Amino acid sequence: MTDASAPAPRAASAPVLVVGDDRAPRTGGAAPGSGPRPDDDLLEGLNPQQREAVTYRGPALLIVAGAGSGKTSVLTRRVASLLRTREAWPSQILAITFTNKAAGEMRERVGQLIGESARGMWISTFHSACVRILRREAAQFGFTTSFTIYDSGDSRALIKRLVKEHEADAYGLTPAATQGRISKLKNELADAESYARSANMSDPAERVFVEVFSAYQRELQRANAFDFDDLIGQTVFLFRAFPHVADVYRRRFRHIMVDEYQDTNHAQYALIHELTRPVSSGGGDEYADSGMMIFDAPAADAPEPASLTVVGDSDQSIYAFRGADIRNIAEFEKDYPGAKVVLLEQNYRSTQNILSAANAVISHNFDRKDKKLWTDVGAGEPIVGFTGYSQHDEAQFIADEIETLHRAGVDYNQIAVFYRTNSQSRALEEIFIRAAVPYKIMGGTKFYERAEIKDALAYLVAIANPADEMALRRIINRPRRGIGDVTIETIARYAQSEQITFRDALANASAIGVGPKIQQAISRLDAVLAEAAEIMLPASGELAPPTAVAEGLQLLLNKSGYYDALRASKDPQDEARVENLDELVAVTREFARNNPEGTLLDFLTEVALVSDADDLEDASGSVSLMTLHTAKGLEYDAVFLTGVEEDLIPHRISAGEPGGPQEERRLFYVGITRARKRLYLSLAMTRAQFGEVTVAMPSRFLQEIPSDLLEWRQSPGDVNSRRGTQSRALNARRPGGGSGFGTGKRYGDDLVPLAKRSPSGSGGSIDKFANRIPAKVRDNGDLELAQGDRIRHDDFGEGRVDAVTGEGAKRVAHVRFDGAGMKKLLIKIAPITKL
DNA sequence: AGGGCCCCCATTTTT
DNA sequence: TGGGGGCCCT
Repeated sequence: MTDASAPAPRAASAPVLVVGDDRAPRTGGAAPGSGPRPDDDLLEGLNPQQREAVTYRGPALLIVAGAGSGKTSVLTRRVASLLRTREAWPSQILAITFTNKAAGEMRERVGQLIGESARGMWISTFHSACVRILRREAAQFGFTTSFTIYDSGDSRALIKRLVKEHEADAYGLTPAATQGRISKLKNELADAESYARSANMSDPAERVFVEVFSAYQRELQRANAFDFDDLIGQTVFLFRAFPHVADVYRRRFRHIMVDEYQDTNHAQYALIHELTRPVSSGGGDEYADSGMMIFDAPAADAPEPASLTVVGDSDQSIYAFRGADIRNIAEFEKDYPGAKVVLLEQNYRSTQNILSAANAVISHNFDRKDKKLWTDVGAGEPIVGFTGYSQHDEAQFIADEIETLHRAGVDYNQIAVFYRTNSQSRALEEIFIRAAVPYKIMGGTKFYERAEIKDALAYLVAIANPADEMALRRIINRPRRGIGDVTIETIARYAQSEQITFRDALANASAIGVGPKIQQAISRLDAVLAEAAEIMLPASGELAPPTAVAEGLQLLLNKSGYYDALRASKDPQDEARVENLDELVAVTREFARNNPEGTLLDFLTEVALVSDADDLEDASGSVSLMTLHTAKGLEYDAVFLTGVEEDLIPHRISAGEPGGPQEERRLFYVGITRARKRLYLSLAMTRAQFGEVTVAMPSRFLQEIPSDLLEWRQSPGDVNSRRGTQSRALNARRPGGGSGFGTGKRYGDDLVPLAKRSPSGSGGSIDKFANRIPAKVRDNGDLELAQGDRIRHDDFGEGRVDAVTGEGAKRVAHVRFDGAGMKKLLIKIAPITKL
């Protein structure tokens, strides 16, 4: 591959956009009649639409990429093609994704296609790209290059303090609500001032909110910090306020690509818009001559605006609740007149049955461009439906089915279970543990949100950005040094009166006006911070060695007494905290290996911007459990979509929100389209929530699936009829796969989907599966079982042990039950007795 | 300053 | 049902 690639253009050579006029679209296929293109091999195996998406050249291109239509492949080949044909230098390409994981994948795949010549591209998230820009330009507007980034926890802590100071809670402003409103406004590029102009300022609650908002912004600036929303918003502000700065980037980025465009919010949209505007200043601008010209991009005079490629699927827009604006993609052609649109509808992931179900469901959303996924791999298995009596019954069915699949040769890590809300995972876990189904919950781990990790990072921030008072306040009494709120305020007042920073105040402990014991504690902290700073940011001006961050962190944790305090504690959790901190130290080492030039600031940036959700596919050998939102972008051979009930999906809260039910339908659609070969839709008739059992109704989405695609192992009708209720109404008719639904009609008996009753139902009597799972996991101690033993199980009745595998607490009995078939049971906790 | 108790509340989440 | 936050008591 690499050999075939064109040599990277030499930096000295003239910066030419090689293949003809880049405004003249060269459409379609494989360059008819003009001999082999240098990117021919990149088009191999692509369908005509995909080829077009790779080869089209013009100012604006929208690739409407249905689920599983090979979007990533197209995008990476498009980038590779631009480089291979020498239409662009790597440095002229900016590719934006939403997650670091997606960015990493893309970088890797482009690298595979064209090798080293891919270096120098910006492939990053919106936030990382903005950080890079802001670091270079921060000095333009009152920040320094060593600014830090507040995550949502940091910003909530700050807002909480401000809400308290302004007594805003008296007006019903909770920290969470305030944070939400501020974030929303920032996503709309509003600031406190502009909001105040449009708000009803005679309302005291509004006035207080505006006060808190502007105080928050002041504090951020004072701390030399940006929150997540600011990273985008302030970059837009920068571009608008300083056109000559924006021009630098407009000249540099000739080709901009944005993935998951349907998820962009207004600020992100505006950012892209700024970057694709014509260069405003004429030739040789003073900015470039002032020694600030950091790019190797050639300074051609007034080049064309950058060409923009966006990829997305409005049917997969599921993040409106956090500001994503579907109009950005829906109105792309209006925003960029003359834009080319390419539709990718051929699906390379799922069977036709699954796609037909997905198409049918999503077609109930009005106001959408029609798009139908299709495949040539054939119908495949029917979709399987199951209705449990309870969530545990539902979970048991899933566990059984997973075992059946596994025995049939499906890897556990090719199986996923989705749910709408996190709380639904509990019942699944309980059953999976008992059934010895190996599983992993995805997206739940929040390593960087643990208190001890945040503390450790606050120590680092305190050194990297001494202006960040929040970080100092966080660590000043951790471990306990006897410095309480009163002392902190005393220090703050002293700092203010002396016109110095909080950090510098710590160096004058004796002058602050606190007792000798506290003075000593402050001085000791000051000394530790100074010592660590000398390691990580040597005052002598020399470069810190790559290991400096790791060393500095260890020094901080040791000499601050943080480690000691945890080790001395008798709280058993503190042991785990030490381990977590060790893990963090390991992360810094890893960082040093990967980034020999990496500074403390680089490390902190990476940590702030890179979540641990990025190692999503670490589930080797386990079934993956996750929310539907987390599932986006992933695919599995077998998918279980659980809790398909009214009030869950669509979620009850969505009913009141404009566009809510439609977004829920898209969420359901996303879930369906994750499945390659097998799809299971399951629900329960009763569900225990908030401590009480409620009766659940089948989701309206179920009946949007044509009945011939769905084979019920146990339909809602079966379950109800055994209870002797509703059976008539249920069996009376089957609503057609139908049209004209989607009004906010309430469900009722007439919406309960019907079922083809399959005789092979796994259920026996109601009592067998009634909600019998005890809250506590039992413990059989070291119950010994051997092949041939007869046992009795609370749910499954009697059976014979076929085999015992595993060791210790993880011993698993493979039992053939007389009534319930083969099961795997974790001997330690299964509700079994030896007979 | 810290521990314990009580009350309230309860989608989805990346950066 | 369960977790987190706030308040009160020691």
